[in-house]
Amino acid sequence: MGDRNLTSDSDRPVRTRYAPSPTGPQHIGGIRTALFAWLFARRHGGQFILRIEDTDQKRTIPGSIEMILDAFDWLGMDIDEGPREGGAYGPYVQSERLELYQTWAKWLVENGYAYKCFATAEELAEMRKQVGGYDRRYRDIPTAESDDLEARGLPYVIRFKMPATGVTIGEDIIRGEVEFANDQLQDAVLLKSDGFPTYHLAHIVDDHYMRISHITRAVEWLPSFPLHIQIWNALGWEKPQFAHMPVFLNPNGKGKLSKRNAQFTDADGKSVPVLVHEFIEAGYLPAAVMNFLSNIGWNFGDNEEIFSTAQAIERFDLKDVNPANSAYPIAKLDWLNSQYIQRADVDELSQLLQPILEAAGYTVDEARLQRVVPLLQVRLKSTHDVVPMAGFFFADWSSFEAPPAEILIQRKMDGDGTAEILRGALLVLQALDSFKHDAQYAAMSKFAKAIGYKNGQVFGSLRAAVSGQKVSPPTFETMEILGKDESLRRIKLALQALIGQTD
RNA sequence: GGCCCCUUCGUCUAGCGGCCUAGGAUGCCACCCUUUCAAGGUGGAGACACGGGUUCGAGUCCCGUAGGGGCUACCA
Repeated sequence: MGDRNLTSDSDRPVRTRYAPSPTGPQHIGGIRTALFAWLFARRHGGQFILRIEDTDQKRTIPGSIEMILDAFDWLGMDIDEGPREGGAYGPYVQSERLELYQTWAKWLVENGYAYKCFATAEELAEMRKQVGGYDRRYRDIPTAESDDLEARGLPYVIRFKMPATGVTIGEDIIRGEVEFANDQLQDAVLLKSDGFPTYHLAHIVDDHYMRISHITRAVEWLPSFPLHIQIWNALGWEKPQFAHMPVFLNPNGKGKLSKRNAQFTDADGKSVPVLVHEFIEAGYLPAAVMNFLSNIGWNFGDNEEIFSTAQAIERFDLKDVNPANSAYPIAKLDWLNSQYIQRADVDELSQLLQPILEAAGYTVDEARLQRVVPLLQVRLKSTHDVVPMAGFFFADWSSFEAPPAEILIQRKMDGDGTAEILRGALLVLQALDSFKHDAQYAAMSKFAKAIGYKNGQVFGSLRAAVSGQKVSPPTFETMEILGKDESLRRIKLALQALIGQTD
């Protein structure tokens, strides 16, 4: 029986799916589960399907499908069949398939695998209190009685007749055989009194009709795995293979990561992104997020931490997924993101940064941005860091004001010394034929040595004078981009401000 | 409570009985480099939850305990 675990030798074409409920913004946990299904489909040249499970009308939130699609688009996970893409096995929204579920629910009743249950909500609540669950009181009533109750217009649900004895063994790709005692399970509701199916019925009907070869879903579905197996058996359909995915826990390892975590901050006071739009807003690159997500619960191997989605596709396999849940290692994403920014193409990064600068109120000269970006690449953790680091390049230069003395004057320096440096720098830089940063560096190093200051002291005052900031891209590169006239003008401004304050 | 799953450095992980004196990454610390901030380089501290077995040999297999997670809805 060793071949029961094989995931790639099945003769069925690989078709995986992500089947979220449209209940609002996309949670990163669901996306990770989807990612593994997607990687597996791509690895095997199969199809990845998006199906919307909107059988709970109360929880459905309008606009959710757009949010789901936006998340997939942003991450670059292409969908082969779905509500937007269409496909041969649609519709891909469950509320549009009600008749199908009703047909099969009826079939199960007629064939003795399910029955109508007329218990009221009050009765159910009482039973839960008394015996801990539904007592199967309608399971074996005569058909005539059931028909009579229905004829009298009493609302009912259809429940599955779970075998009362024996065990059900499920084969999970990630953890092998899992055995359940049948008497532990209740007669689950298959069709609700409003005519909508529950997940238990709907997903099986759909996965069958949509030819899904591998069902991937979060571990919280494992307890109902035996129920699903029994339903598949009752229906007599060929079962797909199953993989129950580990989930993310809170960064501290306590409790499952939930949407609510978005409201909280980690130990460093940084808010923890949990919803896909929060990753976008926080300035993470989609490639970094994909790398991050695929490196939890699975790994590329070769001690390689940084790899592309294409590389992951070449190696991914469901059976290599780690069965253990994991704390959400969000700190690693900051590092990965900075690595991706460092390696990014200047044009691409410029296009990403431009709207951020513009949103911050700057007018961006694209040519200038192209020159600034290389200076930024090793300095940005998030694309949003561009604003405090380099916004000054795109501000209105004519209204530039010299920074206050406390920024101009470096450690272990005083106003007079700083003024001396700025005066000297003015003369030295003015005399330069080339305003290239290396020429500036050479001249200013020589000057610093001549007047007996350290490079840091001299360059620091200049940095403050021309950028207005304590922290900035390298000073001489900055001046080169600002140009000689503007740089000298700013140094004069700083000098005036300093003298005005220190005299 | 019952049932199911999980358990290697703080965290993400490698390890599929001897290659492990347990490897990598991140985070942290130190040093180097250095015009700020970073980046980069070098080094350091840091783990097989516990107890029994099985075996010549166990991080790797089995059982138990503990801890963690989940399910126990006419939600998914």
